[in-house]
Amino acid sequence: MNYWLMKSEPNEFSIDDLNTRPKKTEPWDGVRNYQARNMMRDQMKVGDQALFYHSACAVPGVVGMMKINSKPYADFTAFDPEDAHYDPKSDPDNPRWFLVDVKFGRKLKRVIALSELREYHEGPLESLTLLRRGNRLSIMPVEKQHFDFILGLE
DNA sequence: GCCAACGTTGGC
DNA sequence: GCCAACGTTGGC
Repeated sequence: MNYWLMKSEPNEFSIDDLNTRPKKTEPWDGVRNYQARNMMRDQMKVGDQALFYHSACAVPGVVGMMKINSKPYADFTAFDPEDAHYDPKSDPDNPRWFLVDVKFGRKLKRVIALSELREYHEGPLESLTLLRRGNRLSIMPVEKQHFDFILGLE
């Protein structure tokens, strides 16, 4: 079992959007960063747990929990010229970008804000990738003890 | 809207 | 392979 944190801008796709999908699942499409792609393609397993993080919004932070719900497969949005994430360099016969489906778990009772997580940067969350200076990854691994600690703040 | 930090691109 | 220019991310 692996643990992850996955960022999304809530005005693009939010925890409530995931919760209101008919089967509460959604392809996590549009990732165009090789490190993030590699994690989805090579490391994610069905059943892995992930924190849903809202970025680029009024109160950035962890807002919910979800599970990895599929094996990795080609990110189809890269093949669609009409799509905002179209990438002509991704060939359906040799896809450049991959994704996994995620499934809604639950919404946290409150937002665990980035500012709150920072309070523990010198302590229990010292090595959390999210808090590393200049970090821009949209998908990152979370150690189990950090995962549990963050949920413990709820 | 600003801007720091980082990733990607492409000329050489 | 270097590196300047450019684009993107994302907090504030």
